[in-house]
Amino acid sequence: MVMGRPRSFDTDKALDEAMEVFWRHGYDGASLAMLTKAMGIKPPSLYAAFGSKEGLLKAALDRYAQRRSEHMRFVLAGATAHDVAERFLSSIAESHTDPANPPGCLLVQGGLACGAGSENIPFELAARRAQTETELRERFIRARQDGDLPADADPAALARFLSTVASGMGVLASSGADREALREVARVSLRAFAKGRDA
Amino acid sequence: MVMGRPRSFDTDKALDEAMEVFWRHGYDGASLAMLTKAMGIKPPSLYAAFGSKEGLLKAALDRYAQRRSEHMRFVLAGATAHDVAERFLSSIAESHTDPANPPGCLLVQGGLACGAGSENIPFELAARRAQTETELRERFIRARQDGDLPADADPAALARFLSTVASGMGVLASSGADREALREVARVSLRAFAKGRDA
DNA sequence: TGACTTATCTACCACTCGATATAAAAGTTG
DNA sequence: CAACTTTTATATCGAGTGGTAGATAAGTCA
Repeated sequence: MVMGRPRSFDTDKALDEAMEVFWRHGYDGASLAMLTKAMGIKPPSLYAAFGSKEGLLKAALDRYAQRRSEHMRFVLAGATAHDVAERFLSSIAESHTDPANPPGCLLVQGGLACGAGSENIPFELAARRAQTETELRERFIRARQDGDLPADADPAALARFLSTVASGMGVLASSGADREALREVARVSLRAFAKGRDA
Repeated sequence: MVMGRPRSFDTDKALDEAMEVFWRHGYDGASLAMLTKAMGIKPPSLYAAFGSKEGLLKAALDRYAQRRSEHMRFVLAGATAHDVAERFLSSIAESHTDPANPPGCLLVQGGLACGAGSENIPFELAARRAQTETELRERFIRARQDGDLPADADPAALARFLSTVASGMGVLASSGADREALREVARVSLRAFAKGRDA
């Protein structure tokens, strides 16, 4: 056991609350007052545990990535490239309209543009979005090796397309679109992966 | 002629500068200090001319819409649905990576999520994004009437798809993607509009 | 028990936020 | 010219910002 007074709040629960605030209001729009109230702690506890507002965001992003990693494992386990794309877009349609969370994607809502003193937040979010694209690209490279995608297919372009549609669906969901609307976008997007085409 | 001391700055030029600040930093991230410095005026002049920070944003959005309306006129004049989609996505790829402006789309960068006191900004931006989708939908309805789209095509779904890809391209561009990357996304997206398919 | 370590709370820091009161400046009109 | 109207700059408002100092509370260890 470690010495000293034990922490009186659950770090993960607090992070979930912080995540929701960042998700709903963005980094700049999330004030310390909002965050501490949602987390049920006072500023000194927040700073002792996470170092800074930016540190809190990064911890929340880590937790967000952890949550989504199981979804991605399922997505990447699809048998074919078309299967992977279908699983990916369906998963996005569901998660971005999950009533348990704010609408949209934390990696988009969190802050595409920030004010002075938060200039690196958009980079941080972009880097995390890029990771999903990388996972898809590598899966599609493998699909081409397997002969599942034709030799002249462009795995990078396909991955970027899916990642872009996912971001767009985040924007769409954040403006109030319902789940069926996102599913419809997913359905149309999938045509770019139709069997027998040059992808 | 009107009485009183004449305005010493050009309203449209000032709006262009304000637009750039909102574009780069978002509504919450754009402080009055940034805005007044970029516009070359002092706060009282800003408030006399635009009423409030929100009023300034709306004026900048009006100007943004005006700029893009000519592009949309060209887009909607495409001969076929496929033509319209191609023109639309190409236009987006160019404009979202135009070095004369901040990367991405003002209607996305401006603020998907805002803090307390700015809750209506995301709605305002969403309403303006929706207008483009409406224009595309109406064009595709006409295309179906003309027999250009098959009878079982879904103009609303196609328009929403394009609008979603455009938002996604805005996110992509804002994270530093170059013009060729956006063109590639446009190219893949167009497969959903391939001739002879159910769209 | 009492020394030690860590967390928590109250209160507050310097600063920035959006917005404005006031008065001087710059023009038109008689 | 003087009367009038509008815009300008200076200086500042109260509220809220992210962040912290100092004291106290709550646990472990000897």
